[in-house]
Amino acid sequence: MRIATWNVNSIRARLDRVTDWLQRTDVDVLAIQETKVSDEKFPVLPFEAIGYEVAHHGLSQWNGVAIASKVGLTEVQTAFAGQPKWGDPPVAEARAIGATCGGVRVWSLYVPNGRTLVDPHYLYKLEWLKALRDQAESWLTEDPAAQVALMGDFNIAPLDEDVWDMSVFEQATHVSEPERGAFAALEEAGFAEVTRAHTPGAYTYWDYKQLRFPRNEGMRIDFVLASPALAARVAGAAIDRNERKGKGPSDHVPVVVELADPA
DNA sequence: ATGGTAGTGTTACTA
Repeated sequence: MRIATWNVNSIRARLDRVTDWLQRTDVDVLAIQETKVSDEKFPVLPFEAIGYEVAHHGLSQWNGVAIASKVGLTEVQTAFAGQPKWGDPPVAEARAIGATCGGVRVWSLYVPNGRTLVDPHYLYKLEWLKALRDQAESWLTEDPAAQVALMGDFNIAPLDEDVWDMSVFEQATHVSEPERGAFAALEEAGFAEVTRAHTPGAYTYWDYKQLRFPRNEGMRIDFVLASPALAARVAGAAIDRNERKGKGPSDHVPVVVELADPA
């Protein structure tokens, strides 16, 4: 089985690219972020036409997360328990959706950006990650053998090598100690990042501006964190850099994980 | 030349 995550930066703008990619790669489960659409406008039919069920959670033109699966899609959950709220009135933004697909509990996650180190969004981001950690830890406490994949755009570059030039990121988000600590806390809760070891030196995101992609000035901010039972099945991973090329790409590319059959 | 792109209840905000 193959699972993947992709921040598409608008599913309507990227529909043909995403469905073409699914057909070409035959990925079984795709966690999608930044669909930028409300539920009623999500293009369900094009996914069904190529054999995928879809669960989507979108409240407005912002955020939006989905899971497309051709190996089953049950127990759909929008937001995780304790997910921090934002705005006035406060709501749990459309940044998390979970579903069980082919025996794996898949979460499509779009972690808040943070904006700047002094923005209220930065504290919201840290609270959001802490709440995710606490919840994810409880899933493993309930069932240590659970197969859980936390996949998505974490908006964190955990290592210096995950950005092209650390001097550009002085006093910037994505690389700060508290953000990296929040990411490490997820790993300490029992979730192993399973893509890095198979994709050394790769980026998953390049800004649209300033010729970042042609210059390969990118960031690794999209990850797959696997529970112990799932991590034991990981047979490989890939980052599909080609999807940043051509006409109308997202600024992120797909991250794919190959899973061996369960023991 | 002090910006630079791309997406979205259009046009101000988000990344």
